[in-house]
Amino acid sequence: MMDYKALSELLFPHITKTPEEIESQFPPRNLPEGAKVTRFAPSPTGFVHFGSLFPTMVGERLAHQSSGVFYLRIEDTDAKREVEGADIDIINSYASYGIYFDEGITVDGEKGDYGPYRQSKRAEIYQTFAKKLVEEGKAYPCFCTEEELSAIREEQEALKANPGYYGKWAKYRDASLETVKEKMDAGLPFVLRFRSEGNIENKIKFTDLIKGAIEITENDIDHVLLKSDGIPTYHFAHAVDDHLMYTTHVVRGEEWLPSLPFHVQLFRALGFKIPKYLHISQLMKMEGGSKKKLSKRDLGAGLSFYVSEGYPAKSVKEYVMTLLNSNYEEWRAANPKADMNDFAFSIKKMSASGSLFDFDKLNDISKNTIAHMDTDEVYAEIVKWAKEYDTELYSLFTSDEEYAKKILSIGRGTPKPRKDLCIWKDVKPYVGLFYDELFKVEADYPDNFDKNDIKNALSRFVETYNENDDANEWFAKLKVIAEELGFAPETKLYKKNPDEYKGHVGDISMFIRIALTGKTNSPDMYEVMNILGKDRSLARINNAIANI
RNA sequence: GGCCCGUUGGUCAAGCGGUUAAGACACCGCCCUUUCACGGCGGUAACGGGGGUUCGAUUCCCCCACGGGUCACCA
Repeated sequence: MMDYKALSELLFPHITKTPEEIESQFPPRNLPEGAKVTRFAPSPTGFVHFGSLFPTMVGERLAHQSSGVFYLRIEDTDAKREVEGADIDIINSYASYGIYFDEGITVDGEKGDYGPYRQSKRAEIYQTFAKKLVEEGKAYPCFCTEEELSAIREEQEALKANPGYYGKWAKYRDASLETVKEKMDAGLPFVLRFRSEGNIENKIKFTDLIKGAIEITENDIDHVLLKSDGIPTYHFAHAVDDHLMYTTHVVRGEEWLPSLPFHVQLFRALGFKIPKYLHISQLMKMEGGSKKKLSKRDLGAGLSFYVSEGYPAKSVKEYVMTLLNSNYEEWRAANPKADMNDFAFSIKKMSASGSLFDFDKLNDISKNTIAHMDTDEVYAEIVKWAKEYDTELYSLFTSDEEYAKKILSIGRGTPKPRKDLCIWKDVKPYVGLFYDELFKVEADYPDNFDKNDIKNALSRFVETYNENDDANEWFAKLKVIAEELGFAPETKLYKKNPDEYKGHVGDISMFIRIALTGKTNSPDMYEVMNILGKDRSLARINNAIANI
């Protein structure tokens, strides 16, 4: 019989605390009944993935909707992959999306009573629990080198055996105390492995809050708990941290589902209560006719893409919500102005299957989102975006705020607001006609009209223009001009007898529109002229006359 | 390959034993209209296949196919 106590002392002589002492440092959270504790636990590898918005938003909603706690834990257990400053980047990225953490890592340290929240600072805690596992015979050191491990794998492949470090392949599973001592004296590095009692003939039953009842084969692999540097793998850190931090609901991607049997095993071995799990399906994209995981190199994979394109954070969150809860869209249609957080988020309405990223849908949602913002909000958002991504637009908008807001007010606040803007990159082409610096004639006059008619129409318009006219009077004058030049004053008249007219009042409008805006499409011209003012409007038209 | 998850129109999806199988996006057509952006009306388009259970399966069970995930001292 192995002396596990001796082994644990041999392995962890520096660990003097007991798990109980650690536990006593972190008393249960004092939260109302039903409050959920969730976390976002990224590894700081330097790239905030769009897909991470899904579990994050779910965790945030679950916690804050139940008066619970949503915290940020940094899983920096892999020094090799760590990117400097990635944690700050994560915090800032989410902050720009209006997602804040109640506790955990912050830009200048951390807050909360359940830290440290950086796994690299928790080595002693993990090792304390690891020592206990060793003491109980549930974990053991393994001195296998990389070469030995790949030799095992090759042999397994040749024998068509399941790959992995388990059962008879687990070389150090039953190594004697003497052997361990010998290796350690020789200064050989070791990892700490879990001694799995699982059998792949058995299934464990489990309920995932999204997937429902699932049955998975037991784990029989002796997974690594502590790496040779004494830092835990994800699995071990997950068990220890989520236990000590009282996480009630673990929200993570479904790629973790296969390791669930191991996690269940680990929690049981440690005597921890198993949290509730939500494994959310992965976001996919269509490529070559089949679904693919949205990978790092894909357009739109990084959160920063949406920021630089000028998608309002609101739009992106709105889109994610429609994918996350199937009744969200319906709710939004009924409550176009309501705050997203007023929606009753429900786990039951989450889909078990993965969805495909759809730019068309995002764009549509973004148009609606922007259309329902008020002028001040749109202005503020544009300025914020332009400051970083379009300095020309920024200076134009900030040098005359009132003027910019007038432009943005066109059609805003009405029951059927215009939907010209989808992303902030659309702003410049849309507002260009209002700024002489940006104005350019992009459209040609239709060539089925006599140039003199066009000139005359423009001249007559300038002659008869009165800035005090209301919208009706303004348009009535166009009709008069139309008739004078032999154009139909009503489109319908023209359609009835196209041979009797050179064109119709709409054509006259188009001449003016092109002269005034340089484009064949624009918001309502009467409003455009009011914003531009009489002098600039007429100057443009006179200029156009001269150039025809 | 083993294990696991998933499968309703092009996409997101409602449905939870009996429905003319919702709705949204996209697409097409018509209407409204001085252009555009809206808005209104309409249209094309779906339960992967095979077995069961049942009076009756999109819905429950099994098998298969397909799609995805996972099998590291990465998370």
